[in-house]
Amino acid sequence: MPPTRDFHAQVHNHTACVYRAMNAATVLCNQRGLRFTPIRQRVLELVWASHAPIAAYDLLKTLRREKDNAEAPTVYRALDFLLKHGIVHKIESLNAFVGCDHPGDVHTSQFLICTVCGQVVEQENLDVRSAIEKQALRTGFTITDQTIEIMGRCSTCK
Amino acid sequence: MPPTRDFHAQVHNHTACVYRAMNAATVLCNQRGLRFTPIRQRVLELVWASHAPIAAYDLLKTLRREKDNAEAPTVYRALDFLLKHGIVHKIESLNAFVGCDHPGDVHTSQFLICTVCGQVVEQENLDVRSAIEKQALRTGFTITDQTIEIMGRCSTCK
DNA sequence: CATAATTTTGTTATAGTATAACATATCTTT
DNA sequence: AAAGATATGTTATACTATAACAAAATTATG
Repeated sequence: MPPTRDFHAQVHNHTACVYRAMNAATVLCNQRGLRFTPIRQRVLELVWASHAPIAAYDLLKTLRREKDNAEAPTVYRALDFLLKHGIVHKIESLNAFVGCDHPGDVHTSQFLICTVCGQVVEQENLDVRSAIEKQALRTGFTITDQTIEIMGRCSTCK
Repeated sequence: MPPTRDFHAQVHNHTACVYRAMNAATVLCNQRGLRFTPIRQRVLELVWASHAPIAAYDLLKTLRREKDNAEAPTVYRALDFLLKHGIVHKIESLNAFVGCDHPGDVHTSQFLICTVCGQVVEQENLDVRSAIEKQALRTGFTITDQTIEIMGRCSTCK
């Protein structure tokens, strides 16, 4: 199964999504000698609870049910780790986090965010990318990072 | 002087930028029958203190020097008004606000943000726009809003 | 022009997002 | 086994944003 480039049906075999994501993260951490600790694993699983972005304090709320001494830094540190290695992404316009289903790849992603069902899809369109790069070049601007978040309605929710 | 599509020199006649922005906002509010109250005017001036985005509480800090009963809602309400009518923009990845120098126009802007000098330039590139629209269409997605923020270094700071 | 309706501002409180700082524990290397 | 590095625990606090209700100012209406 390739990376998700389209919205999921409301009902789908989500266990497979989580499994695939956890696996990809495990492989990536092994390859890079990173410590994929229980907390980091658990936070990633919680991020993958759905295809909708989740806020840090919502993660914390859930985490606390199974780990009573969990505090904000617990979850933010895990998120920082996952973000740093491209295992999750932050949706800036929502202050929320979503799993990446192809960590390790080069990333200049665009996020399509359905404001009805909340689902997010991560896409990597080369035309978008090159149009932005061309425009930056024209301005003499060197890109280091991009935030591209497109809000709207997915085909199901239209 | 057309809308700014390029970074400003560190030193430039910024008074002219502010003047132009205040003027454009005044015209727009008159045309639309909006109440461009003293608070809203002042907040807009403060946003235009530079071409770098400014945080709401930094605006508040300044506002308080001249208006001792200013509180968070004072500045957020003014910002909400200015945002709603496209007179300022929010940079989501910075939680900060920047003036728009061509309010009233259609907006599908991209922001180039220099992480060294802090300046932001708002651009409207049609290739970027159409590439995104095409990709959305392909996914059956209807766009309502966009956040496109490109971080990097401007030609001066490179 | 008086008063009703609407909009804006004042004010207090609180919700939501994120990090600093330092102590302790765990893991890795030597 | 000790030293060094990394991760987690813990407390406190900074930063971002909005809810809710009262008062004032503006605009619309009879």
